[in-house]
Amino acid sequence: MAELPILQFEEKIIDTVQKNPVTVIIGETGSGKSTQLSQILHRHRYTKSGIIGVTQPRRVAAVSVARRVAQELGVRLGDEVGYAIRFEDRTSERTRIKYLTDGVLLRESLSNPELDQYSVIILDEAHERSLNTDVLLGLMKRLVKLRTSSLRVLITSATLDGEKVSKFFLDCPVLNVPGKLYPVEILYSKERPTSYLESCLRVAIDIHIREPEGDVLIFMTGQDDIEKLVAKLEDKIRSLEEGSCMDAIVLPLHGSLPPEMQVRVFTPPPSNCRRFIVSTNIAETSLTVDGVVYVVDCGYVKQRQYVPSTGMYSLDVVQISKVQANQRAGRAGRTRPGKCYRLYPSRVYEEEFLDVTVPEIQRSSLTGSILYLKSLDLPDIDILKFDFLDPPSSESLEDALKQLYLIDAIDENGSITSIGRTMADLPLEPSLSRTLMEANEYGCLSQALTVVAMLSAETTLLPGRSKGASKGAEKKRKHTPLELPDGSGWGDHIQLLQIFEQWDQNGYDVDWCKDHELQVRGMMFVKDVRKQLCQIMQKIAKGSLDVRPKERRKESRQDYKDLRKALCVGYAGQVAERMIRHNGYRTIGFKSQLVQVHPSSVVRSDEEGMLPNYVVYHELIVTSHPYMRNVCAVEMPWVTPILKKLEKISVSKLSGGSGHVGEETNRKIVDLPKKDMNVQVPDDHESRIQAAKERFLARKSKK
DNA sequence: GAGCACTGC
Repeated sequence: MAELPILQFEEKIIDTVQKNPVTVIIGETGSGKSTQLSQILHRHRYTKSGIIGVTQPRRVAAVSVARRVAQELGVRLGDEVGYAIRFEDRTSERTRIKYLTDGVLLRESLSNPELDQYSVIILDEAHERSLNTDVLLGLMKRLVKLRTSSLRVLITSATLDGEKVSKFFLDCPVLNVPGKLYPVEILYSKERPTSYLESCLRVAIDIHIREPEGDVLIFMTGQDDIEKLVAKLEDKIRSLEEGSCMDAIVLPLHGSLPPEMQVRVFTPPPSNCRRFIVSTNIAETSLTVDGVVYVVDCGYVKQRQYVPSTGMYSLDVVQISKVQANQRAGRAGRTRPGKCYRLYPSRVYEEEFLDVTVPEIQRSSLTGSILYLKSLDLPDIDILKFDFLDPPSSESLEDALKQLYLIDAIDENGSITSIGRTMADLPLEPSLSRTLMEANEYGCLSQALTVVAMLSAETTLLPGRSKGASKGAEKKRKHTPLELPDGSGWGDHIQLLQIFEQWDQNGYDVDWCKDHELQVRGMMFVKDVRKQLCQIMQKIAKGSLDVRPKERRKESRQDYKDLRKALCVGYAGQVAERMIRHNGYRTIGFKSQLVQVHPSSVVRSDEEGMLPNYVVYHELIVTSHPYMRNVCAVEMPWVTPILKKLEKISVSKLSGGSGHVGEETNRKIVDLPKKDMNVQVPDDHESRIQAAKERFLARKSKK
């Protein structure tokens, strides 16, 4: 094995770690930090007093790095070296080096807040700034204070971010470890292209004609553009041939491609053939393609962001950060010197690009993270003042508090309730945890378990929703897919339930999935999630909760009333009311929004063409319009208590904190120029109630 | 009649 750069720094690293509770390691790609840091510390007896835990943002990384380290140490995976990811714990009593996803470490700290089995915790790839890593960074800062001499924390990061992380940890030392990348020549465009699709095409063809062999990796923003560019490239290359240049294959690469299409990038091309891989940012970190010598970087990425003031998500094309641009360029220098063509001027890179990607914590709903932190019961920490590396906005924090209050996870003073504690034990969004608990009360837990498990895999499940397989496969398909259940008109959650139930009745048959154009892997995942949730519910129960895994309904005609009622409780912050005269909706909550049911929904309109008066929705996503995705019909009497609760809510009380540090907290919150939230109960609510009654009576008399 | 980048418990 060739000497990894990091090994030359072994003494320096050990010396620094011995003297400092926290150390930041700047390790470029190929430095060997992921596999070597743990082994270096192991050699210096840091595994005598506890386990070395290394977190990774992705499951595959945790598994593959653990496998490598076990191999290098000549031990069996699961013995001295192991890993833990969701559904899979390959560790034993003997395990001293443990690779795990940051999500798993967070779960562990729920039952053991001091994490005292660990002597060292290494947060790897911290520069990616995943939501979980950011929460962990805050927890580590507190933990090193509590366990002054018994815990060592190492954080690996990127060049542009190191100083900031160091400052966060009270100016802890920063060590630079060079990488083993070959030089990559950066070539900038003179100006920004008017059409980056055309520009990509031109550059790619240029490389093909002028440059020696080596694959080309092109970064685009999304599936649509990728498909267009792939088609154009293929056309152009076909028109070029005549032996003027070598053969070429063009491969698309993005998340909604079926796995068998994704792995095509791992088969090396035939000789004298150049590959063009047109990819989303999946090839930036998640997948490493060998053989790439040229990178074309459009400078953009598609990013999902949450707007707390409206509760809506939007998916926007935004400029990448310098860290991302460098990461992309680095993909060209893995096997030999490469070139990176940036389709923007150097001035744009220098002046417009942010140093680091906006961390996820500033782009997501914080409901889950805040509930998690509240459930830790940290006596010395007030959640609203929790020390984040990049604190989220107070607006976002307040939004999370309101949402949690509406689903009974915290009380009006902001303290966690017993319901909230139970919810935090479930690896789900709070709305779904709450649904499960309520469903248990109504005796429809089994159905609810299925629905929430299906929702957690939903994007990789249904045909049409992920159009990956549809377009090309459409023509080739021999028989039309069998019909899926339609939710009986009640909406998408019910459809998801019915789909799983049918699969269950067909003995979890793989061919059944294929016949219905459902992704087998996705359905298997659902089964796993459901099983895991079942087990957790059983554990939580201890007699107090009623877990009945397989209750069967006697009546053949079902209105799923209990289940829909449970969903209404869980989605209390995500209710919408239909307009009187048309099928548009208005969200009920802090800030009313005009929205529509997503066209992919199976929720049905009545004989007069009207959709249900009230629905709950899983999320609001802004594309061409604001849409509610995954809706379920609910009934007015279930909504009324939510409206009452909304009227009572007071944000300054909710922010009051846990009581331990109440006064100080209150002062801080009151200082901020904000008023109690602006609750908008629809002004025509009363008349709507009347109208609904009339419609109900009218329908009854028809029958 | 619209369209979802990527992760994770």
